[in-house]
Amino acid sequence: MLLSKSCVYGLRASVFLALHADREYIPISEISEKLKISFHFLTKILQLLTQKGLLVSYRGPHGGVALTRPPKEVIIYDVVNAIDGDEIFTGCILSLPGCGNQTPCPMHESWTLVRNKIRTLFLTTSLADLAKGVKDNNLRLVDIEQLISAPADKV
Amino acid sequence: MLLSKSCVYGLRASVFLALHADREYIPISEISEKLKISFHFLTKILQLLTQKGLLVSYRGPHGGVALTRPPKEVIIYDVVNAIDGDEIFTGCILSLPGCGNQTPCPMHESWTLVRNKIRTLFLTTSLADLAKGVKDNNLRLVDIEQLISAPADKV
DNA sequence: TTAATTTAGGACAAAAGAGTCTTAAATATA
DNA sequence: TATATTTAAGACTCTTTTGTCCTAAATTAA
Repeated sequence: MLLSKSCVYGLRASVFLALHADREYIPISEISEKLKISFHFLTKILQLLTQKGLLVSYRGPHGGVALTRPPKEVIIYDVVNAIDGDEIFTGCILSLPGCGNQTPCPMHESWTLVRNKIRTLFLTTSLADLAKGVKDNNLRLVDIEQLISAPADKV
Repeated sequence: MLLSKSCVYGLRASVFLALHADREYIPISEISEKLKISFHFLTKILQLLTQKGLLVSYRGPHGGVALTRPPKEVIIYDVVNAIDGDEIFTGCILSLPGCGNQTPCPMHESWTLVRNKIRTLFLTTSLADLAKGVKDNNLRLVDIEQLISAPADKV
């Protein structure tokens, strides 16, 4: 997988928070139920995003997590970078340490071009962009199977 | 990592075989020594490539492995597909099963564009292309650290 | 025929990723 | 104050990936 499962869950949850940016704090239990992600696992991931400053959290009744900044200002590059690091945006496709312009691997030049397309996409896509897709065109954040079994809960 | 370690090792070994396509069979021990890849691990990976038909193998003295087809005719898409499958060339970036034109995720459209750049790169790059880079421009297949410690063995 | 070389195949171990669970701390409210 | 709610933190388990090792089978050559 290009992105780890943790990263995918973190991204989906971030978009969910963007969809509910008007509300105060959202309990992780609600996110995990709506997105069908294990509560405890998601908790760990969102704790990481909180530590990295992307989310703020609040304990106790009416507590939960929320985006630190408005969804328009959060690029998905930051979410991915916080969870998976920047290897996919900067790394050598043959995983050769020290691959660069000085000592390139045989795919260095062509891969750099493609890699920059990936990087640009993540740098220019905000949580608001993805949330808009979900709202305007009914795009989905959960497994199609789960949509079929409970269409009313579509997120 | 975009590609698994197995896949990276399989690719590096395939380029090595392309570099020595004039010879008969190359023992896996030689590849593992030159590329500094664990012999036993590499053996398993190359067995897989043999099973998939990309390599032919021969047991006994003067045995080893060799490319089934000339390096010019082997695209690296096939090597990656044999080891890691086609998920990176076809999969949803949010790993949502059933993501497609009918039921897209919010990144479906933009990711498909970028993913096709990746796909095209791997479809249009042959082992001969990579081997040429290694030969003509002295590009490398091994870790820079190992090059420094043994520059004469550069591959 | 015997010995050496080499891949095939599978058991096994270590490390990393994914997922579960329990307890502690903070907070709100009755 | 007492209780319920919620995140924080860390131990723990399960699975997958990565890596090691051993034995069998095929082949060559002495």
